[in-house]
Amino acid sequence: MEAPTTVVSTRIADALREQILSGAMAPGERIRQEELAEEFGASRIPVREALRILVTDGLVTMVSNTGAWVSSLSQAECIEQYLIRERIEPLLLRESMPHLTAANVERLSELTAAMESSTDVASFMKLDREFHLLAYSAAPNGTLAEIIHRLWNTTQHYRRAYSEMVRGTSLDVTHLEHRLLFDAIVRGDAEDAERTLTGHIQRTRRELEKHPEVFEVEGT
Amino acid sequence: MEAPTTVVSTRIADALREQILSGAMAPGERIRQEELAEEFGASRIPVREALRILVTDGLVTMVSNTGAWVSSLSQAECIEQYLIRERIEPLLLRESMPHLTAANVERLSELTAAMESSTDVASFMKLDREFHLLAYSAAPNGTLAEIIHRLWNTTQHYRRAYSEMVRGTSLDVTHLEHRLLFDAIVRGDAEDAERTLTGHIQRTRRELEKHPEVFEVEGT
DNA sequence: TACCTTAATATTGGATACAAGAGTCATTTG
DNA sequence: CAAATGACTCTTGTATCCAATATTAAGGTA
Repeated sequence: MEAPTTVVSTRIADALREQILSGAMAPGERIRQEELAEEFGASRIPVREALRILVTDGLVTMVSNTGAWVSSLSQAECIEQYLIRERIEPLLLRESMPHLTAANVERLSELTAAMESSTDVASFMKLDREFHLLAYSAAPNGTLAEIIHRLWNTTQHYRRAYSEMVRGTSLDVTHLEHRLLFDAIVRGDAEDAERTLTGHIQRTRRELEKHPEVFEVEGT
Repeated sequence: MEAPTTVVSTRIADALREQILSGAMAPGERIRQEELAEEFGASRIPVREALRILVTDGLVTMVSNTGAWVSSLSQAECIEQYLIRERIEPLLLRESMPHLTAANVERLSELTAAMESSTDVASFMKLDREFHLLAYSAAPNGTLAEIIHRLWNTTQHYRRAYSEMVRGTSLDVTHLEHRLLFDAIVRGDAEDAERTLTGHIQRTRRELEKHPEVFEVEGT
């Protein structure tokens, strides 16, 4: 689906990004350049460039002369990022709504249904992510979209950890919020959509605040 | 004053950042790796790393197999960034205020005075930037601070272009807003500070909206 | 034993050299 | 004359090699 970039560093960055987002690489994990180089059959140069790309994405942290790690967040940092999202994500949604196509809305509808019947954490997360990002995708706001994508990326691991922790618990409230959000989008009611989304992010943040265990284990 | 990093790529990035922020390099300007390498007496490797660092800062745009340019914004993009700032900068200020030291406040006071008596654009911009960023600097919010610093950086050139365009025009309103902001900070009135800052950014945005000329000339 | 010093090792940073892709411009062809 | 083709040039991308820094382990000293 994606253009098979001829540029090795980009390919490595894409692969690594996927590994981090999927959970195959955990926050705090050390990344050794030579290991990666060997894994991808390349030299360390494109690996280093790939790492820099992922720094831009907020997924990797580099320290001079020391090394690179998969970025990790403390509970406070993660909460902080949710607070930021509360303030700006509704703005992006508002800007996106008028430009959503019928096909977009149809897909959003499918996604809400699919989320409700999804059973495992991995697929729920995939659907949830697609639902939200698709809802924002029609916005002409490039910078805002980038910032929000970054925030989704950096917090992804902790969303997953939380989801796995409360697995089995009912997601009724979440599903309801998604329904309400979807309805507001269909009606083109920006006010309501903004308010609902703010509440949705807020509630999720409060859930995370109740579960410091999610953030244990890892260093910086 | 700064630790004289032994890492060349960082030094190059710092120097380039300074050049871009000071206006010595204009948005849209092409950056050739070899030129820079020669200029800094280094090879292209650290230059490339420096460019990636500046991509993270939002100051440089790179395209595979094509090259790098000093990032430039259209009027719409710049306005967009101001809208983002309106939503999140007050948040950072609120988080910072309780942690500001007496020395910080003293410095803020000096800066408001200095701004009022500054004559040239360059020094006003320096003071204005220090005033704002210092006011936010005590916040424990790393991510938010980073985002806002990026936004200040990417919009800096256009602030300067605007300032130079309206040079001679009275800055009374701006100075008043700074005074009001400073007062709110001294009183520890977060509500008022947030409101005042929001208004300040908003008003600046509207000024930019009135002056599309500021954004002419450059491509992408 | 605890702590500091010092040497060995592992890992990152950078220079040189080469390969590959994109862009340019003259030439050819309809 | 316009458009397409091709070679040439410029610039970026990568591999290999070497240098510098950080980390670890070992040994010695209080």
